[in-house]
Amino acid sequence: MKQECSCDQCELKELFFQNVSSNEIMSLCGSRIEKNYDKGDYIFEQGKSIQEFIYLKSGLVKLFITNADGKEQILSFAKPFDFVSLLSVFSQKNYSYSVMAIEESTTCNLSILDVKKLILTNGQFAMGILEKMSKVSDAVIKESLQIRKRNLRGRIAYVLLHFRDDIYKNDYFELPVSRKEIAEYIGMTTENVIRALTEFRKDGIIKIFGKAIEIVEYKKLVQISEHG
Amino acid sequence: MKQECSCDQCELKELFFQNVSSNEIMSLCGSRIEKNYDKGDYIFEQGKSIQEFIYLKSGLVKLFITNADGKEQILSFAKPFDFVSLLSVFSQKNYSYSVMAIEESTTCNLSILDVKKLILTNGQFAMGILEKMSKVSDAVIKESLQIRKRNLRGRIAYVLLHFRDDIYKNDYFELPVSRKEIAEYIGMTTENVIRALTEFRKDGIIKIFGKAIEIVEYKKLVQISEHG
DNA sequence: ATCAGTTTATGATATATATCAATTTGTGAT
DNA sequence: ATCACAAATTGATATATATCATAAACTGAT
Repeated sequence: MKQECSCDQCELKELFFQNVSSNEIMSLCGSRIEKNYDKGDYIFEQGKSIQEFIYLKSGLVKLFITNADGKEQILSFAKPFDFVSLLSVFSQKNYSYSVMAIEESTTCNLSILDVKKLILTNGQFAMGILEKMSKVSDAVIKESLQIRKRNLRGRIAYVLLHFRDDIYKNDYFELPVSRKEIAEYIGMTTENVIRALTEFRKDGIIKIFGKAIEIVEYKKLVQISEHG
Repeated sequence: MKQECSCDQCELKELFFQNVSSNEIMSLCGSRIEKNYDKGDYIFEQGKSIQEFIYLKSGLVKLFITNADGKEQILSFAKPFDFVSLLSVFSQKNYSYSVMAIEESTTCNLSILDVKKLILTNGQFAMGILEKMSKVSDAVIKESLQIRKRNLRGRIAYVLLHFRDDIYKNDYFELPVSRKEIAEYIGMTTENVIRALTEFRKDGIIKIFGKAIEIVEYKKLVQISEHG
């Protein structure tokens, strides 16, 4: 009797394994591990050896680099379907950045060797990974340029819209990050992040309840994001 | 008698085609086109359809995005072995950035369809492309973070060292870009780029002869790059 | 050789952002 | 409930960078 593999039901299967046969999935399934993380847990840490191919099933994470002086620079926030460990997984022995859960998260981890084996033997799978990787790195690079061209207010507006449009799809949401982390993401100081948020609040563009944000004047926020 | 294919002698063959058989090379060779570009020529333009897989055989190019307001943001400078058209080639129909020669350059262009066919049938080749792509996008992302964490002087020092260490490997070199382009690369104004260069000159760290730069105090430049 | 346009350069000033200091609010551990 | 510590907030001030104006030097086309 054939062993049942839970990957058959994985909602990511269509995307990730669209071109992998049942047999191949069965073989991957053996080494597959699912892991749960609380807010604040490291999923992996900069400098550690890359052993697994990891993708995010649920939750929200931040990718960041820790500089020599201990300061953190946030590269990007990633949600499910954004393959967390994709960047540099095929070119480096060790992680060049860290990934931390900023909401309760679940990952599915495969042995990197198994994934490489599959790439070598299954062209469709290789092409799927290439496409995904191309998309992910493209997005990270574009995001960085988008942020760079804006001033403080524009950057804050951009970040709020990013959470509203891409992540929570709702005018009301809980910020999954501290003001300090927003600062690390947009490359400005914590104080100025707070000041910009306060300005938006005073102008009636948003409401603030601690970590919770309500976007009141969506169009104004878009305008600030686009024209400062 | 077997037709001779010039790819056999291509200096990039080892890197790029290390895992491609003679027969496969022969097949690619048919559609392969070599193109020459003068300084200032577009190699491809943002928005245009992606039809070719392009890599740089010789010369130097800049990758940049043109914003809605006509301003340019330079993503990166690429030299041979950095595959120019790698980013987004597998995930998008149209180029999301432009590439222009900033020195006389030669590219080798393959049909994107042929490359995709090869990925599907040759696992080793697919893996090679994945590794290369991983490296390239990693480098672009890291570069962007490196620049972001520095102030004006640090950014200029970083750029000068980039040209000196990675591109020309010589204390004396001709800047392949205008002051304005440096500004577009580091995200500051042209005037401030000029001012920083003038400061370095006055401090005896570099000599300036128009476009030519001589690095006199290499160690000081490294220090400025690292600690502002 | 000349002209027009761009690049480089410099100074004065305005503006944006960082830094420093002090206070309040929120949070987790005991 | 309390304590210790991190996060959020606000104000005053310093600093860095942008903007505006002007001019010299360079470049390409005629």
